[in-house]
Amino acid sequence: MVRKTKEEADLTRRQIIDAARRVFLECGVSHTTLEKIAATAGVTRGAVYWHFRNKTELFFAMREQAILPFVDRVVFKEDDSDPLYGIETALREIFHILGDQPEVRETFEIISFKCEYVNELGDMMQCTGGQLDFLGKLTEAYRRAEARGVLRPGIAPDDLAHDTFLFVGGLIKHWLAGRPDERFRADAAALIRTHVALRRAGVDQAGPVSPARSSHLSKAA
Amino acid sequence: MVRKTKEEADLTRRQIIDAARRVFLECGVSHTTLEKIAATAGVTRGAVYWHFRNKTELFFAMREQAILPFVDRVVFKEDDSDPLYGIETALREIFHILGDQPEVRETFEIISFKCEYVNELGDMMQCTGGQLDFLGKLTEAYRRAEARGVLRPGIAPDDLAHDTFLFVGGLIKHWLAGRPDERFRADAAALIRTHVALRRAGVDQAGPVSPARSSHLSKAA
DNA sequence: GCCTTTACATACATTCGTGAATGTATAAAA
DNA sequence: TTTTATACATTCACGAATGTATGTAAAGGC
Repeated sequence: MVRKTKEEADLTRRQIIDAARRVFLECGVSHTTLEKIAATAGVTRGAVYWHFRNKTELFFAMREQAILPFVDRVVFKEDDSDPLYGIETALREIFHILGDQPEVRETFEIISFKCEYVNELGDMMQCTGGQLDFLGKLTEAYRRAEARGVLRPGIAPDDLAHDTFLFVGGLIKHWLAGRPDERFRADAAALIRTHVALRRAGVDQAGPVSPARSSHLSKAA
Repeated sequence: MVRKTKEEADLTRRQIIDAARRVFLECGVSHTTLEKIAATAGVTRGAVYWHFRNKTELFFAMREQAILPFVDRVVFKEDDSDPLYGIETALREIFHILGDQPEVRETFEIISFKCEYVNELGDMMQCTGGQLDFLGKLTEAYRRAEARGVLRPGIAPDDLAHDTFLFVGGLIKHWLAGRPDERFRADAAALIRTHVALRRAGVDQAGPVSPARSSHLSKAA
């Protein structure tokens, strides 16, 4: 068929990735055939093989696209007087991204539920570099919170970071799944607030989480 | 071939399930063929089709076996003077089971990482009945803890239960994956202790979690 | 002792998916 | 302007997996 310009070829490539995402989501990665992807994208398998060596490479290309928004948008402010609020903000941003960008959400759904981690993908079972990075950022943020004295005493920042890391992973998963009882989807922000409030010194309320936060020493029944 | 007795037939059935678990774990459910399972079990595909209608039914049979130990062994004592300790005990029991029984561990690994949730399995993405049950039990336990006054005030038991539910789910997943930095595997008990300690009233230590637990009102730097 | 059912094995038909080979028309380089 | 590399489409050869149909020998009831 007609030879395309570079721009058109690049568009075709993106369309193939988009099609792959849709078919992966519907059929699961294993049961997805390149023929289905090609048909969905409005091309033939030949085109797919032109742009990607095989299904795995296509999968990684799709994954790559979805990870980018997070490195940009999920940040822990280092100069904040209340690092705990910074943590809360960062966590909420994760779900803003998932809510705003359907492609990202769908890709995460695929990664979480529509993919089997064997052979080349076996390594992905373990935490990826990005996840370990996130864990490290959390740990640093909790250390800053401890130094600021806003942290509940007696528990190591490192342990808190791990606890939060597990919390976030679980929340993403259940947020994506969309149930049970919809709480995880509907009340993600509230669950995050509760989670962070548990770490605050002198807390007696899940209370306000705005920068104007509760005093450290209030203590009530 | 020779007709077997009922006992021998039942043994064959179990061997097929065992074989399925091994092959599922290695190849992923989708890429597992009934031929591989049959060969691993030392029978032919005919035998597999005799005992199970198809791969899905075999998968559910395997899954069923692995869930049983939890309903037996993960219990929240209702008459405990410290329901928080009961919660901690229950959570730890989960990982005892996973550590003790390789078949259970392997099955959970399959469910978590080697399976795509599409079509008939699509419903499994959501929380299963057992999981919702677990969430309910957690909520009740936290309510009892609140009534006993051992719970940190200001946070709803329901929210605590959800937070713990996410924590456990995440910990299971990372415990199974075996990394990052092995902390999740090696220090599961410590992470559970920390998690529960965060909920304790008047806490200043992650401190002792034995039945001789810290007093409610101690407060130190 | 016969008959039926059980517990498999074997064989077959069909479909599906892959990768590669080949064709082809044009954009871009020379 | 000619050439060449690009961006695909089309076709083919092959294996692999599935479900079913059929074979068979012994268990177990009568």
